[in-house]
Amino acid sequence: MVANCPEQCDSTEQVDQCSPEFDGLLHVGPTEMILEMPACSVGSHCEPKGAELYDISRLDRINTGFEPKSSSSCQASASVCSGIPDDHNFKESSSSRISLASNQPHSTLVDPDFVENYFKNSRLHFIGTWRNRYRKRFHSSSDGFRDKSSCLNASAVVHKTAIIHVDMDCFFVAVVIKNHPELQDKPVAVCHSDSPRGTAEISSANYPARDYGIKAGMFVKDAKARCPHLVIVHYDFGAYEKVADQFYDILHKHCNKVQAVSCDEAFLDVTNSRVEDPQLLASVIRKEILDTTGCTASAGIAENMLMARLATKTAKPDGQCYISPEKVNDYLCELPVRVLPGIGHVLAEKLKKRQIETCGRLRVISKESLQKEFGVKTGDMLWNYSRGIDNRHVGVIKESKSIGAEVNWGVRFRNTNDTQRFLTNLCKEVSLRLQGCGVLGRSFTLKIKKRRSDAGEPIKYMGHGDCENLSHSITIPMATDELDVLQRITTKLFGYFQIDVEDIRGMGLQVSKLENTDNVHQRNSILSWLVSTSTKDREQEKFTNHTKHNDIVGELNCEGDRGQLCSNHAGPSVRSDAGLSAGVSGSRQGVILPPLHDLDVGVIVSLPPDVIAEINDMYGGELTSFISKYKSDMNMPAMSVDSFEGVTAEEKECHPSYLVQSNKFPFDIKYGDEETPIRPFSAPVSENIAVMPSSLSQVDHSVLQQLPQDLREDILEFLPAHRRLESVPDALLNPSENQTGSPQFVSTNELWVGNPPLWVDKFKLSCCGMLNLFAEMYYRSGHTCHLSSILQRLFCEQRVPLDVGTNEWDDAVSCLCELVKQYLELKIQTDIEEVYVCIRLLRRLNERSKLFGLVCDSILPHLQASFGENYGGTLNVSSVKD
DNA sequence: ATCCTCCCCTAC
DNA sequence: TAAGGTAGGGGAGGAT
Ligand SMILES: Nc1ccn([C@H]2C[C@H](O)[C@@H](COP(=O)(O)OP(=O)(O)OP(=O)(O)O)O2)c(=O)n1
Ligand SMILES: [Mg+2]
Ligand SMILES: [Mg+2]
Repeated sequence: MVANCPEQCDSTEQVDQCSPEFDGLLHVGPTEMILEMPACSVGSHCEPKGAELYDISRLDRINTGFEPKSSSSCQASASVCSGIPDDHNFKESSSSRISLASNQPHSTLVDPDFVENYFKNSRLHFIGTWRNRYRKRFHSSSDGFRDKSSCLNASAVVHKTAIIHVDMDCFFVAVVIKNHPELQDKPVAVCHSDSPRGTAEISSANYPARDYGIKAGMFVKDAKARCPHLVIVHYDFGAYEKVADQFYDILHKHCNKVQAVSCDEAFLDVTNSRVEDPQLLASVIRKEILDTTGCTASAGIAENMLMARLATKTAKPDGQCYISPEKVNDYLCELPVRVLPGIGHVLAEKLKKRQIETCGRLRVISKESLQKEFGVKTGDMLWNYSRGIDNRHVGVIKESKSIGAEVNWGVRFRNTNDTQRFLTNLCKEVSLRLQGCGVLGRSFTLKIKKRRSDAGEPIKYMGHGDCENLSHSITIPMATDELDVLQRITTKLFGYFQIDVEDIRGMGLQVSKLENTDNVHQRNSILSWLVSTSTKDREQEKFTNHTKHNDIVGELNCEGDRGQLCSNHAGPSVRSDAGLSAGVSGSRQGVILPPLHDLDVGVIVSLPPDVIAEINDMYGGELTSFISKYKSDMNMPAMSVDSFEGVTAEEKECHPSYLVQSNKFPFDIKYGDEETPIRPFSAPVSENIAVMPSSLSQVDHSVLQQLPQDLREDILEFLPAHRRLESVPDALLNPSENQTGSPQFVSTNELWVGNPPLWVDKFKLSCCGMLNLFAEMYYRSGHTCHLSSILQRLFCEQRVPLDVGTNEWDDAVSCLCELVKQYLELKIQTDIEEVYVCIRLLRRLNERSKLFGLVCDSILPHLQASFGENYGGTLNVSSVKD
């Protein structure tokens, strides 16, 4: 039927066997299938050509861990290499890096670079991260299918869908032994250990080994028990990567609809292929894979992805199989349900309990019944799959929704130093992966495997054994990929766990709510919030009119609004309804420094030398002399914001300071009543939220006096640098004195009166203080900014977690801390001193919030009193079996 | 209904 | 001795 492939494969002969006869179900075995292969082609021309071939780490920082040297490391233990002649070039990359000195040489207790070394040697890490490397390597070519090239003969006939599924045979073994013909017929497996008592896992076993019942995932001791002469070979991740690349190069060459499944497996939609016969195409592809890689692949051909995948199983090893539509029913009838993709041991077990072990039996159950029992989608899947129905389409890999790293092996800790070091390394890994993928994340989940109280040392060496799975998560307002932010977050999250570190058997950090790095500055920077009045008004409308806020995100910020942000005449910091037109000038690139004479020398000189130096640089070195001049004059510049000098009446009337002064400041906001208090951050978004005291100077002194000594000292430390607060220290230092020389605006805001528990005050101080500082900062920055609109953004976009179960204090601080970070990124030098003060205060407060886990004991009762036993809602406990 | 969050399950 | 990761699908249950 098929004589020749059109192109380079004229040696292909497998033809006849491939015709869809024989009841439409064809299994072409190796002997029939394989063409005469020059003996040398298996062994000779696919040698690793050099180290650079292994350097997959350059593709992407994701692959930390598969660098050339380690990737093919054949470790020192001679016995492990038993199957391989010593003089063979295979061991050129051998290196012995393992110290056998210690008690537990492969635990977090001993190795400071444990995470890195672990990932270098983890097969699951390799296959788990492969997809991202593929994404990167074939990004341009797989970015949507190009139909034109695939439809060369589409004008003629509308073909029936034809799917090919290709999968390499015993991939990890095949790649390693491809140059060792003497091993081809022996039972061979890839494993870290060759010990007959070892608990290392078999990664892949070749087909001779499978005859002994050896399977991937099995302990090597069990494999050896079944087959004592089983040959164990080492991993060679660099070689796997290289063969996978060759594999996909070939697939892409023959088909433009390729869906990668894994490093050794893909679906092809060959409906519109130039090659009319999918079976011929499959054989051509398989031959080319063998010629190029020296490894065999099997293929399944069918009308849909499900049947193609099942056909591959039948085809293996080194064969191909076509399942015609007529044969689908017969094929499935006796097929164990467990074989269907998507049915794992849990689902299979549930079905078995209902006497359902084959697809034929499954078909008897009604769809409704299946959906009721297993859920709508799963029920649908079971019903369809048992009939060979699969409506999925071959498609490109979608952009990733989450990125994470975890280690559940070799994890043993003695103290929090150990855990901190480990978490830092985990953060490093995750940060690099985020950067490698060009994304930032907003949601972070820390997972911990905790040894069950009744579980002893695991059977598996350095394994996790029987564990509870615990997790906490948090969402921050500003997406990040930065190591230090990640560390703060993980430290905080870790604090939520109440756990004896010695019980920890594994930890992982997962990041979701990913945003593209390229788009983030446009979308999320503070700059983007300082949009022109007209845009802002439009958005305000949206916020009030829409109940679904998320829709708005994408529409924010026309490019035209950017770069027209800054105003030298500030509008009010706090007023949600002000329709002030902002004079606008300046842009992110061209930040205009305030004139030297606008700087408050009193503030400047109170800054640390390095910051002064920095500002001095900004002014081309003129600042120093300016300061000297002022010092000699002994006349401080009088330009105070609060004096409202040189400010238009309109602006003045909007300024919070003025509003307070003239008793127009709406202090009467209430956060619920006494019986049902509403926390500030969970209060409904309204103007009131923005109506806070306009600066820390409004804080009621009696409240300040209540604060713990160390917190007061912190505040004191910052006060001198802030003009508005210059008069406060006296009151703080002399709490008994009445408030002469008190700040300009002493609040009667009820938020600050009364005598609530101390932690509440700290919380309020941090929230209100930060908001106030922000209001002030914006005012001084010369930007028009409606604080309420910022807050609305934060709340409406749900960038601040409002759920009970997260610590509001932490949330407020981390939220605002991120804001300040963004603010700093803008490098608005106008207000560097305020920013500096904010940063330091935030940092201190944030450090406190990190302590949450430690002070948990004192706070928890309050939280529980407020929120009931549900507090800790983010603490999720579930179980995992060994 | 449709969303979101916190899990478990699955595949390689 | 030994490297039990990774990411998407989807169910349960609550909020809207
Ligand atoms: N539990 C597992 C499953 C797979 N793998 C690795 C080794 C395999 O070689 C590779 C590909 O997985 P396959 O399921 O395709 O298995 P093989 O290619 O080894 O065998 P087969 O011929 O059945 O495809 O992934 C692994 O390390 N551990
Ligand atoms: Mg395979
Ligand atoms: Mg596979």
